[in-house]
Amino acid sequence: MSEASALGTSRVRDAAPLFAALGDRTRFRLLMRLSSSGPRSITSLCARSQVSRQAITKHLAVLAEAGLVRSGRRGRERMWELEPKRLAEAHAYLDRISAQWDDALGRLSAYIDNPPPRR
Amino acid sequence: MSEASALGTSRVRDAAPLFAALGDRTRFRLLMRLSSSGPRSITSLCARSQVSRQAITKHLAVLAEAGLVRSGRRGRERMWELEPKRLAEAHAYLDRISAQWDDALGRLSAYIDNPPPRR
DNA sequence: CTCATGTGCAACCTCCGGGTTGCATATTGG
DNA sequence: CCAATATGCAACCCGGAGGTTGCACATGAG
Repeated sequence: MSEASALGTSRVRDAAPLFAALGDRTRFRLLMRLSSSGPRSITSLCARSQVSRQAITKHLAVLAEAGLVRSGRRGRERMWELEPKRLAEAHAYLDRISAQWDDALGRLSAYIDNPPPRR
Repeated sequence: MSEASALGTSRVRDAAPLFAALGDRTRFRLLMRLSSSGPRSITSLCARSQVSRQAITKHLAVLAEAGLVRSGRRGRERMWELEPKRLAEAHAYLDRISAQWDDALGRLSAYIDNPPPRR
């Protein structure tokens, strides 16, 4: 059974915060940098960033809260890395919506462009 | 060529607003209701909702702005329906990140749990 | 040991997102 | 035609998100 089908309706509560974490420009760029360059420290991530280090720190905290990244200490540095599982869950949420919609369309078939007569 | 690979790096700008639209509890529930029941009118969507009709209207506007839904007039009603293409794009963004991460890990292999000696 | 580097913490500011209320406007059933 | 239904629009409120600055604290290089 895929992870997608393992997402119960009750877990929909978790979806919004997850996507909200993805829904910020700065955070999304952080994820992109992290995913393309592998684990990095905060200062390393700040390198060419427009915002301050504290801002980056806060965003990383948000991403961590959403389960999208995790961190570990290495000496005086803190290394951050992606958490692919959570991404997969986001994936599953989208799949669920798509599937439901396809199902609904199967029952109703094009509506706006081809309105059925009102009863 | 899949839609995923058609997403250029420049389009990353569009990703954040898209996920931001998904990242609100009320909006996400709206999408769920829409996707599972097919096209509906605003008042229909307000039925068992906790928030006011205007709130719903605003949320639908946000979703429309993000390209996730579209609407059409039918008499005095306005019917709203899902826009699966945009969902697929969100999908693609997530895929891109996952793929990049896998690639990066392929180069570096587990870091935090198995730190390489510092140079 | 000592200093430079890498983070953590906290206070503070501003702006906008999510909600509400009130009123105006269009359509349609009869 | 007329009232009830379905939306649209605008003003207003409030709390929290995103950002900054300033300072404290830990740790590794030399």
